[in-house]
Amino acid sequence: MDKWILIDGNSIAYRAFFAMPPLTNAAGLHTNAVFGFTTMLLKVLEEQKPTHVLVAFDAGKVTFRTESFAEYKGTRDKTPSELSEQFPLIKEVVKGFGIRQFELAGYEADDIIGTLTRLADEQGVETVVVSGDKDMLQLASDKVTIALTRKGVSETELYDPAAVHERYGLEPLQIIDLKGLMGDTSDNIPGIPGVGEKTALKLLHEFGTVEQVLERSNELKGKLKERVEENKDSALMSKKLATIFREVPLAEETGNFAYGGYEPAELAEVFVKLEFKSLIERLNLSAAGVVSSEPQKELTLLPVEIGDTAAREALEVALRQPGAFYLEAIGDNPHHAHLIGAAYAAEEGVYAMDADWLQSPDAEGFKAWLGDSQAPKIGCDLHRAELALISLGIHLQGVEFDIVLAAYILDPTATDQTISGIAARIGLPSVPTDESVYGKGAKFKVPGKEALYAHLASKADAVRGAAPLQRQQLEEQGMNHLYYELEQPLSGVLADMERQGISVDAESIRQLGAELEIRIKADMAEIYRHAGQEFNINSPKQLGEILFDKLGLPVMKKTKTGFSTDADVLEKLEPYHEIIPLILHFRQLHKLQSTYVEGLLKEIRQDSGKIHTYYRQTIAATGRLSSQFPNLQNIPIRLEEGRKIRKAFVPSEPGWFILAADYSQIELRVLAHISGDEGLTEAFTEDIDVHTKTAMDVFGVPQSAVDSNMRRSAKAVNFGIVYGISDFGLSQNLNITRKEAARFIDQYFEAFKGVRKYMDDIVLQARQDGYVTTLLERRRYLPEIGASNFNLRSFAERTAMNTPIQGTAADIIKLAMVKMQTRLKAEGLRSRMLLQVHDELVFEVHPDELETMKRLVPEVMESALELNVPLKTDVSYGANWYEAK
DNA sequence: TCTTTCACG
DNA sequence: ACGTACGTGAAAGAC
Repeated sequence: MDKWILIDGNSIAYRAFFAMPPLTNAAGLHTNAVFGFTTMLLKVLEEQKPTHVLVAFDAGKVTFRTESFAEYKGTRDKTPSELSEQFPLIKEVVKGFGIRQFELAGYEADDIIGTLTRLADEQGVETVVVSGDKDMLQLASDKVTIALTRKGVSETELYDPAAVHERYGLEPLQIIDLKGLMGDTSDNIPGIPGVGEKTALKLLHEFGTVEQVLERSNELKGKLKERVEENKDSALMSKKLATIFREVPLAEETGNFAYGGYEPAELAEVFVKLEFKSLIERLNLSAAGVVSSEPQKELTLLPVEIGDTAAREALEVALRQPGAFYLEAIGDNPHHAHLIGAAYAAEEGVYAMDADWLQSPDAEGFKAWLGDSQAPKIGCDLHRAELALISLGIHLQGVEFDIVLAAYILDPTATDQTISGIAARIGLPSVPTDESVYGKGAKFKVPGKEALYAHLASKADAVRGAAPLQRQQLEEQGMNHLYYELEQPLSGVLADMERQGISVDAESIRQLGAELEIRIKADMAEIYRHAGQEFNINSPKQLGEILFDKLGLPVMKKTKTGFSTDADVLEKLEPYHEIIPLILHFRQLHKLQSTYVEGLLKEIRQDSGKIHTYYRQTIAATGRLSSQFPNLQNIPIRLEEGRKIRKAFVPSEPGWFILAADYSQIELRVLAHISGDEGLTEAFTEDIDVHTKTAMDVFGVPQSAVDSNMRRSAKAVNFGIVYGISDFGLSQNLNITRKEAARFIDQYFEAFKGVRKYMDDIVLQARQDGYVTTLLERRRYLPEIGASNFNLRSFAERTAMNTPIQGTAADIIKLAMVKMQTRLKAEGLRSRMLLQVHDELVFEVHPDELETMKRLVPEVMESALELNVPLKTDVSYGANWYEAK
């Protein structure tokens, strides 16, 4: 069975160019579009396994379309030179893959593809068209599927005729009519002015084609009728321009684009020139023998075996010299990770040890070194290593530099924070990925000693190579303080908290579970009664069928796969059917049961009755922490039912207290500081309730006139401001129209002019620098800030507004944590810091220290960083986390 | 493995 | 005209 892939080369190149962050090779050649194009190609080849592949390109400016309409594509900006210089490279890549490419003077890529799909239809060949251009949907048929790229280029969405119908309610050929009516600004196709997608779809659903719309325009009313009648010619011409020409005189025989796979050596040559190291790695092209253009220094591997005294002594000497170590701990949860080996990269070579050695008496010297606070250490993910070493009775100390933490500070959004990813970014010799050495999922397997040594050595060597380069980058980017004074020390503080863990009373959770069990069963019975049948309420698919097919409730929102049944939708459906509140209630209880009762019980350690979470310091793009195994940053609080879970979080020693302190309005205080807005600053210096103050200024009323509804709206506006406001988002949140939301926002910015200026300035700054920063110089890159795609750009703009706020708040509490731990130790207190929940710290407190801690905790938190407005905390304590409210 | 839903700040 | 609030992690079902 043949399978054809037809790729719209120009469209994909454009998409790739705008979707990918800038990228150049050493010669200064831009390569981002080439890279995006290549990853798309690889993915399609892998997924579709085609027998024939062809990439079509536009040829020249003049086509039969410009002959009939000179302005066609007339408004399009000139292709940026950064992109046009990449076309020859893309063609080289295509050639390197051994894929046929084709262009024909006077025709565009779409026409070539359209003609080939006609052949595919005639001959009954399965075909996939890859493009970023919605116009292509007109080609969809039984045999022909259109793969449209979405966000980026390597992800695509497949459209067969049913999917086109699903999305637009149109047959594929009517896509042409759609364009005829609405036009296309990017191609300068006029359409009918004032008619956009909404109106065009409405017209087509009623009349079917452009011709019918024009013929029966007397059935239309008002402005729309006028516009249609005035622009009949324009509509017809637009339809003609949007019609893909499917009779291009192709001399092509289909055999000419048969695809037989690529020659590794040829592809490797192109990739080397482009410096696509990750792709060379991924395709294992180094084996093709072409890649060793720069002679790679062989690693000197120095295995340390049990009983080999000379090797052990050499290692112990090396440990006192500069070097870098790597510790391999297998498993996601570092508290239960399994040590399988270690390596130390020194001047003379890389020492490598396996698990047996680590557990033998030979390792005593190495272990002592790990615990020696006077022995400086350079390593990789030492926070994780520190936890993994607990089982060996080792308390890791003397951490000086961690390449994963540094990589996160240098670029928190980099997707690959593994050693091989870091090595690739920084330009070191490539390091095999863990997946390539260990396999993944069920196939995971630790290889034999030799392969393991080689892998660990390669990693330790990369750590040794990366550290000085990263230190230099941190220095250059003014991030020394952030790294050495904040993140690095915090890593140890987090490990302390995690090692300590928090005591959880299993019995009280079980009891809550038993109560929930009864109520869940009762809800289920009621729901089945209303539905008239039993079904899986947890299945969005089955629930959707019951609600919307069987009970005929109105569909509010759809997801990619069917009906949406989220809480937002259900709340709107409440008036329609008695089953709805039951489902909401069931969902709430079931969530508590599965995630919190059962989930937490699984995490309580039998021996100690404690839960030890794992804070991840290198995940969140804004600088926040995240928490896993289990997540203790999302324990219920908003609803009383769930809040009860907190009663199970108790002190680990009798008579002690749980004390919690949270920052009050830290994000809005940060905003007041960085924007310098007068009104907002005043709210905090005068200690007025900030939402009330916002309501007063937005609605222009005195404090006495602010009712709870006004305050609620003002609160939502404040949230919106912090998130990077959009009228749509606010309207969703408050369940009001977009217009009303827009008015609120206008009034807000009128009242808080300093905030408006900050929002405008930060977006400009992001556009100029390509990144935004927090008060402590934490940086987040926003490559999409200049995207031409509205969605991508808007998202980047909101992120530019939000990240300095959320990130600075994260900086502040992290500072407080480091200082807090120092103070607890310096003052010889027995109380311990246990948890962090973004703006809250939780402690267990010795009764004798209660008064001290009630004073010390807020003092440290409020003075963590001096702003132009005061920082404020609320402190409370009790016998458990619930009581500390 | 991906998608949907929902818990938190 | 575009189709959205910012940042996370876990459970369950669908594929």
